Amino acid sequence: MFTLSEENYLKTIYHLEVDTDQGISTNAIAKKLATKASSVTDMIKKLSDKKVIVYKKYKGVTLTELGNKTAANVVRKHRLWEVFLVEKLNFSWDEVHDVAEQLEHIKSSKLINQLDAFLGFPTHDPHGDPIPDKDGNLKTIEKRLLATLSKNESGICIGVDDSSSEFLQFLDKKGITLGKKITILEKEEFDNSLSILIGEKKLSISNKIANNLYIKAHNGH
Amino acid sequence: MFTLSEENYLKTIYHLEVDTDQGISTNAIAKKLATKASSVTDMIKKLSDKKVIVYKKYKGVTLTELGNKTAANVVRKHRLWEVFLVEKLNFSWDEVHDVAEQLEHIKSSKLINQLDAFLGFPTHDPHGDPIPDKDGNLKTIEKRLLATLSKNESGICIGVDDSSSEFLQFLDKKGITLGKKITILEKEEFDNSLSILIGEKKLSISNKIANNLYIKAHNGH
DNA sequence: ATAAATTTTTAGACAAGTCTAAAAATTTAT
DNA sequence: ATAAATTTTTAGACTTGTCTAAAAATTTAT
Ligand SMILES: [Mn+2]
Ligand SMILES: [Mn+2]
Ligand SMILES: [Mn+2]
Ligand SMILES: [Mn+2]
Repeated sequence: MFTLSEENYLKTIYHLEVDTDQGISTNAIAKKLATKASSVTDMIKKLSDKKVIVYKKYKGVTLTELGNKTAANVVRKHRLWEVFLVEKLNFSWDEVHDVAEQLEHIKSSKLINQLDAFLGFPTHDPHGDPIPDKDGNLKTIEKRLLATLSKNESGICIGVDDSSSEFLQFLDKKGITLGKKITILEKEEFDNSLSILIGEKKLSISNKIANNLYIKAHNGH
Repeated sequence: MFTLSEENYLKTIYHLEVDTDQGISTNAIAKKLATKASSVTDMIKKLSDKKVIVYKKYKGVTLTELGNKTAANVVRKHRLWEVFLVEKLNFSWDEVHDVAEQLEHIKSSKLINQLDAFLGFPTHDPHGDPIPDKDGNLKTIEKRLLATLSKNESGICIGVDDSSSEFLQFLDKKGITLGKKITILEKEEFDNSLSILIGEKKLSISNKIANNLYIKAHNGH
């Protein structure tokens, strides 16, 4: 079994591995966890001893198969709880993260499997992130950042990259929610801002926003 | 805020206070928590500093108003989660305790209040124990141990004293569940065993069982 | 009232997880 | 190739919560 702290380190390494095929550096982990590099060094030893990561000096860490499965299970729990909070307890998508951070560490396989069933085996969490299955596998969907779409292209809004409550509340205010169809009306050269059509509404959004919204390619006419 | 460990101490003191009007001794706490008296002494200092208990040397501890409210809130969470597990996730009443021990420490008032609403504001947990309200108050119901009923008296089975999974599974096997009507057919003098009618069925149960089952007085004809 | 038994506290140690400050190793720049 | 900058590790300390063993205080028995 793993401690809460070990689980958080594993989850962090898991998330960092998505963006790279390199080993994950001590500093990268420290930064993500808002802790000190010296603390990470200590934990790397513990996790190596437990065979969940492999560490090559100065080359960073990699999750072993066991480590990946363990981390994926924490992520699975996190995302299932987020679905529960939104679907059953009327939380909004910007309120769920902190509570899920706690709930993800509850240990009971019956609990999580029954919860999965109770929720109807959801495939994605409220932010559009995929939910790993019992074995830690997740089906990746073809998604693109809104910023990569060209003029007149359209697609369905399926996720966010940044899921901070500030960003999510901003999207709420603009009326941008998952499932909505977005069409690029205009791309401004000088600041890369976009003029888009979402539902019936025309909106102007900055490049920063466009780089945090995921779109499912959609053969729009 | 209180740590997980502090919450467990408070909850223990809360439960022990039900049975007595004396202060709760260091040893009593140690026994209930399966820890050592010296550890309890340390924690008593911390909890006193935090103004949740009052300690009179060699006279034991008492919860302050704040301590009582804090402890009751942990119990409230424990029991609401137990209801959730049984009602929504198909746990049986003997499987819920250990998971609830973990869930009771999740910190989010929105979570617990929404859960309460989602469950339809239940008043009792799956073992018949009352659920404290937001302010820590609970309505006590008039209940008696089955062992105290006389011949021909009857009542409704509303709770258990011992909620170990062994005892609960035993009750399941005998077909004794909360809400059922029980009538005393016979009381044996020599071993205090009972012959009872539960539903349509006649059963013989030992005094030990009768001392762990709560009955709601019922003006049986 | 004194002795015996019990309860509680103290003293010192340990494990987990974290921190700061300094040293060592590695990588990058000149 | 050497120096500079960066990354990582070590050393030592601290906190929380726990433990054992011994000392001290209190209660109970004679
Ligand atoms: Mn976490
Ligand atoms: Mn999420
Ligand atoms: Mn607990
Ligand atoms: Mn219960």
